[in-house]
Amino acid sequence: MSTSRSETLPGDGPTSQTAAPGQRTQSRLRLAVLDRDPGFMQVLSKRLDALGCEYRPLTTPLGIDSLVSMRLNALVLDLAILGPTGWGYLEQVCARLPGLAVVVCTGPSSVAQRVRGLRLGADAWVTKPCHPEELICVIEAAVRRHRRAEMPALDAAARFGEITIRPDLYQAYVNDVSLELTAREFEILHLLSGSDRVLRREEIYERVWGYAMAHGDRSVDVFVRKLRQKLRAGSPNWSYIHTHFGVGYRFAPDRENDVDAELDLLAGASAQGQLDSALAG
Amino acid sequence: MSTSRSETLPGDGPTSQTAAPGQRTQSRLRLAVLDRDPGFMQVLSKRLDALGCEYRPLTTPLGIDSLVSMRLNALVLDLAILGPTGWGYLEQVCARLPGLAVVVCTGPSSVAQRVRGLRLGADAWVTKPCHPEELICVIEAAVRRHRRAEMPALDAAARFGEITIRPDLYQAYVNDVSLELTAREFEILHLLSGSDRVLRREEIYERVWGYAMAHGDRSVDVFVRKLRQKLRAGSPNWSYIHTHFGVGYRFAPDRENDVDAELDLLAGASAQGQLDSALAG
DNA sequence: TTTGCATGTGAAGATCCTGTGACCGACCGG
DNA sequence: CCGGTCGGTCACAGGATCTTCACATGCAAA
Repeated sequence: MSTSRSETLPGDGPTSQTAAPGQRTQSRLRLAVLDRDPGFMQVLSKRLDALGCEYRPLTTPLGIDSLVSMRLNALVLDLAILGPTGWGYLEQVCARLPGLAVVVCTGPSSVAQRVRGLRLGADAWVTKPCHPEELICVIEAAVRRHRRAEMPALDAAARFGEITIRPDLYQAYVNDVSLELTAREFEILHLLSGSDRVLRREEIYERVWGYAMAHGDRSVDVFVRKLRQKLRAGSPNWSYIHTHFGVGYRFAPDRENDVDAELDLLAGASAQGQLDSALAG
Repeated sequence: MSTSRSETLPGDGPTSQTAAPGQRTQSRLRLAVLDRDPGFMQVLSKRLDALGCEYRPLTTPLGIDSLVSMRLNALVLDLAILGPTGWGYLEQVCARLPGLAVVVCTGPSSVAQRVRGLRLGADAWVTKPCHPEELICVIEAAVRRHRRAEMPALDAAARFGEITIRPDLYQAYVNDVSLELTAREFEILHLLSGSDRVLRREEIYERVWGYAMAHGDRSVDVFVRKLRQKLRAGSPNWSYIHTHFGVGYRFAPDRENDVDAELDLLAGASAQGQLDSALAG
């Protein structure tokens, strides 16, 4: 434990302690339910629909390969309908699909049975009758765990105008050339580019720094300036970050009919004097 | 833990023992139990001892930082002894230690309470009184989900630049010559090489060590240094691990346009003077 | 137009991050 | 008991980055 650091910054964190931009978008749950209780299925499906889950009711156990091809996040099954072969099935499913959350939801059972099921690889055991909401929470908890164990595949790359934002590399590019943004610069650009509305300075500061902005802090302004500088260097005749006076900043890639381009065009000509006067006026 | 595995999966034993991709280094479970029921604690501790777990009984909630420094795999807590503040505590713990398996083990509760607990990030909810064996299985299931991570294609050797990574042998080679990586070094290299994005130190630490990284821990840096040293020794003119300032590390085999190579190429030519001047300028 | 703020800009110091070598304890085989 | 290896910590140095400040510029209301 580094004494100096913990002493100086009790609540503060390094750059990205809270700013982790990953796992924000939780894709929809894909699950299959293997059960034969019509009432149970009906109540459950109603809740799942309300949550926007993609679920598939099953009444007979599918082969492992079929399960694989379904790309499920979770499987809920009632061991009772499988009989004695249920244990083997459970074991195979858990062994072959380690990324799948398996929840056993079945009637009254003994401790030994529950222990056996969990040891075979089930992630949770819920005893029927149960409240559908609770079952769903258990499923979500299991899926959450599995997701966390996976490589959080960060957001896909996005293009805006001439620049490409790569969250996986913490960097922005123009024609595969890095803009050499620092971590904080990238975070601000990423944040701005992810929202098309005006963001107030306080919002930006809080989301990037992780705590409230002190009154009069100009850090956001300074970083926006650095960002604009690098963006302009890599992608002239475009403006990406727009100031809204008295409010904040907004990201929007705009092609500019800018003077610079014409300057470049006319640079070789003998129009320097005209240009100078144009700039002065 | 090892007991259960050998019992349940006769054919799976060798796989999970030898091929474990990282984080199997620590076979023993490290957990803390926050409870005040002497009988419960006694029975549980007996079972945990028998399993060879390192467990720490607690009667008062520890600060988050203390929990981090304990390097736990799992936390069992009775929400009842925390009173109304328990929810906030649970939420904070789950938020700050995403890699920690959290099991709530408490007395009778309502569906709403259980739903709330699970939604706040708990991995499982066990109602007391409960059989210690079942509780332990639930804990193991939660921890297993976190540990049993990725890499289905364990045994697939992979080449990156000049090096070959052999997960089956827990070693990396250059032209069939071992780099003599230690276990930890290999785990980090394997993890990095399996992802082409930037990995933050916290991610690396959590995946390799299996628990949350304490604030200011430099272990990852030190191992990366050792890795680079050995990689450089075996494969000069290549760089594999790139630093992303303020973020973390990224694996990408890059041939370096280093001066030595060009010197070798141009050695016979009469271009030495040009090179020298180029280097000077 | 003038005035009062809000924002852009540049630079300098403070601060933080990372590379590095040295060191220490645990573990293991002899 | 001893030497070796390995994992992990610490302190230092150099460099990269961040913050702050002073000043210039621009906007909007009076």
